[in-house]
Amino acid sequence: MTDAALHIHPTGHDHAACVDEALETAETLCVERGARLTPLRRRVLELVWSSHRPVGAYDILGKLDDGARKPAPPTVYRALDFLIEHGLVHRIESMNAYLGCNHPEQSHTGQFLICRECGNVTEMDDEDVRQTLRRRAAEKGFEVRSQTVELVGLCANCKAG
Amino acid sequence: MTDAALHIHPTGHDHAACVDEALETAETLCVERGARLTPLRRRVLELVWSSHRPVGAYDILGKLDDGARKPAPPTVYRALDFLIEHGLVHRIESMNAYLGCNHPEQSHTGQFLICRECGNVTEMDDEDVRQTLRRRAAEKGFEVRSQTVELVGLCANCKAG
DNA sequence: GTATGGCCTGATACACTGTATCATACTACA
DNA sequence: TGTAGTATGATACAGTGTATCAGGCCATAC
Ligand SMILES: [Zn+2]
Ligand SMILES: [Zn+2]
Ligand SMILES: [Zn+2]
Ligand SMILES: [Zn+2]
Repeated sequence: MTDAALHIHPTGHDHAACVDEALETAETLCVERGARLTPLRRRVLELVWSSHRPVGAYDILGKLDDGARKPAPPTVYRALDFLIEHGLVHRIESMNAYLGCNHPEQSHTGQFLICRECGNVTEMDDEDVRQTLRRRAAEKGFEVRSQTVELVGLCANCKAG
Repeated sequence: MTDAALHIHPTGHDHAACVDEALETAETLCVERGARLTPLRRRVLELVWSSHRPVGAYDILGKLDDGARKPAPPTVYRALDFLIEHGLVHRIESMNAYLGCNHPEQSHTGQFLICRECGNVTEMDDEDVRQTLRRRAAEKGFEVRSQTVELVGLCANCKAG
């Protein structure tokens, strides 16, 4: 966490707490599931959580370079695959970027609110939306298995400011 | 249109009619708007419409190679940009691919039903869905400007078959 | 008719994103 | 310990998209 990253956060909140909580939840979850949150995966998760803006795989890759080791792309993508599989991270399709999930307990498909002003993305986990999509698609004979919903616009902060 | 392409179409319909209608609508629309549907752009639109499956930019690029001229990537991307700008083509974010729009008259953001079995994609233009998304996001203080909705599942054909 | 300016296309080079493959290291368990 | 399964390192490459400059086409103005 750099100071530079701090000021872009939605409400000037204590983002270190976000990160801590995310990492702890991840630990717990992985233990429960017998999944291995290795140091690398943990580090990647931490880097994804470095802000509330989606992070590119190659950004992560760059930050993994701690002088001695310079990981290669597959290293990051494999870690991301793991994290996504366990619901700890979401991929934002329209941005080719990755975002930490803040309620990974129950597997889910969220809806993402992408602010075009500040770049912050918040996840909306709305059952009404899910149902509506499923129902309307079903009326066309289509059985939905997974949903990608990404909305671009203005967040509350940026509307106010 | 090859025979090979025919059998993947949703209902064994006359796809040539789809293409003809799409091209004619595009012509009309561009005339109305004073936009120039050049031979290249028309050809790219035709190629996008070669099936009801999204087409990659480089697939189009390959098919533009008519022996003599071998266009470069920017040629295709510029044509696609034009077509997207005029609502004639949609980009499917989760597939990095492009799909012809079958009702480009009113500019819109559709919802896309992607069959994971046959690969066909149909566009659902549901105002209820749009409203629900806008409303639910607004309840979180978020003002929606554009929507990306891509649902993966099974189409009516593939469920039956 | 020529000139000017805007738009469209050609062409080269490059940036960004993601994967295939094989080798090595580590872990868990028998 | 031995062994199978998993995780990471490393190299190379595939797929997707863009920056930039040059040339060509067309319309309007002079
Ligand atoms: Zn935070
Ligand atoms: Zn914002
Ligand atoms: Zn058709
Ligand atoms: Zn299908």
